[in-house]
Amino acid sequence: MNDSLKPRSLRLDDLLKSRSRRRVQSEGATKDEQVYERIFGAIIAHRLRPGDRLPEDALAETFEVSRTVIRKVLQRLAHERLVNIQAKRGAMVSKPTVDEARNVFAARRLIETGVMDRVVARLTPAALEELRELTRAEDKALESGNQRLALQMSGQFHQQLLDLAGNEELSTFLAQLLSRSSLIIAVYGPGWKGASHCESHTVLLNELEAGNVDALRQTMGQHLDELEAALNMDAVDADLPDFKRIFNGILD
Amino acid sequence: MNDSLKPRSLRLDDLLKSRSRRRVQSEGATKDEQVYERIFGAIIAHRLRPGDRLPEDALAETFEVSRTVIRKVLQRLAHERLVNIQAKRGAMVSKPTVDEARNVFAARRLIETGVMDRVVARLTPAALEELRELTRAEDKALESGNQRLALQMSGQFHQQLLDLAGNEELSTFLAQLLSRSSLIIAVYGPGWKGASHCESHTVLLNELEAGNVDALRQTMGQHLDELEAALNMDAVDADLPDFKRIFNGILD
DNA sequence: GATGAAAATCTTGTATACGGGAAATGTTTT
DNA sequence: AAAACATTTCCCGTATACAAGATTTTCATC
Repeated sequence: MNDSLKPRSLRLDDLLKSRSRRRVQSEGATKDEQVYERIFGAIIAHRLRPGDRLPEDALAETFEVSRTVIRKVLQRLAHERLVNIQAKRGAMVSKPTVDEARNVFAARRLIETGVMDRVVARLTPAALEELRELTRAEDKALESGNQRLALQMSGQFHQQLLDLAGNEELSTFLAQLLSRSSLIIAVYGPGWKGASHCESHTVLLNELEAGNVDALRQTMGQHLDELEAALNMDAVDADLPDFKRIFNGILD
Repeated sequence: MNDSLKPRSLRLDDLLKSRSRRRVQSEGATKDEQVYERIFGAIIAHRLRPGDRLPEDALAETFEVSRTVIRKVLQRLAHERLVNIQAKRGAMVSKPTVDEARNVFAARRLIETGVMDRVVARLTPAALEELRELTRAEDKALESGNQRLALQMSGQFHQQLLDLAGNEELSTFLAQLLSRSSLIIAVYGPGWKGASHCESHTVLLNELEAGNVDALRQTMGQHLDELEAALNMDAVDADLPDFKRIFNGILD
């Protein structure tokens, strides 16, 4: 395939679509695909927040399909860990625990630093330009105060960077980790500023162009560390107040 | 033999169960779980071979459940990439391509070598003994000519080794890669001898006990290279003859 | 005998009905 | 008034019916 030669359309629609287009199976324009896209998009964009319940009936009515379709979509989202299904109790948007969050970032560090040699080896000028375009878009989104969009562009950046490694399996896995990262940020990054990323991304691109694998690994690892550190995972995690800590004071 | 003396029950049932027990969601004893276990097991054990069709009606009749249940199971297997679903055309056991196979092994190398530091750091004597027990079981299976069982024990070995890293997300991903490895061997390893593994596994365990991370990474990478090299992926891959290569000769 | 079109058959996609478990509400009892 | 129990309601799990697409078979034609 010679995608590397043709300058791909870089409009916003395409950028966002291409991410959600990562499919598991049939590409047919079936109903469940459309419903999946809508719900997936709502979760990623934090319009559905972790803990929100997802009753089959209500969703079926909303999208004017039967529960059959909704169930299929929810099961898929559950497999991708964006939704949590409890038997006989229904589905809700997943609420990552602190451990889960740390594991996700650890996995990202391992993978995103580990494939840098392949990325450098397979990099094309066109791909580099595409990545630069993405950082520009992210930068613009940040300047205009559109945090949500900036976050999506950031995810897209990491995704396309890893796609360069040419390993479909790893790309799919990272896609899952990225969407879960979005959930994690929804929970642990309330007043989150994506300020430092864009610079990091630019640094990454410069090192990528220079072809310095070791520096890339170093920078990427640091970048992910910063991302994780910017979250406040000490915050209360559970639905209920943390009674243990509250009543471990003088009065008890 | 007297199993009662062993620290943990290490009977075959437990060893095999624990692998397939890796679940995505609810642990309830629902129907689809049972059906899933049966079909999953049949695929892993190569009783269902890549390319075999999986019609919903026939399966529903076999397991005495409705198509609803079968569909749910097939969708889950499809998400795990063990089954391929084509719209309006039904499901079949996945038939990994050569590229897919190489990607799976590349991903395994990255992960299984990458977490060795964590594994060494978190290793316990009990876990080490469990791993030794697994290699013994694998060895015994090989000696008695039970290739199929040996393969499962080998997978179990890799799984438990990685589980020591304590990263649930990576463990789940590896579980998927391991079951897909089984499919790959079904396609590209017809006269496959698992001879060299057990020794490799023993070497790994010795290095693990010594706590030498670098040596472990080296050995594990080599081990996976050997596994991949033992496959004959030059063999004809597609159902149809490779017309491109055939007609790229002088005559065309 | 081979080719192509039309019909029949098979299989999946979707909707809907019914049964059952869990939570919520209301009632009774202490 | 509070707690325990009964009932109601809501929602999910499963089965089944019908519609639609894909494949195979059949048949006419060259």
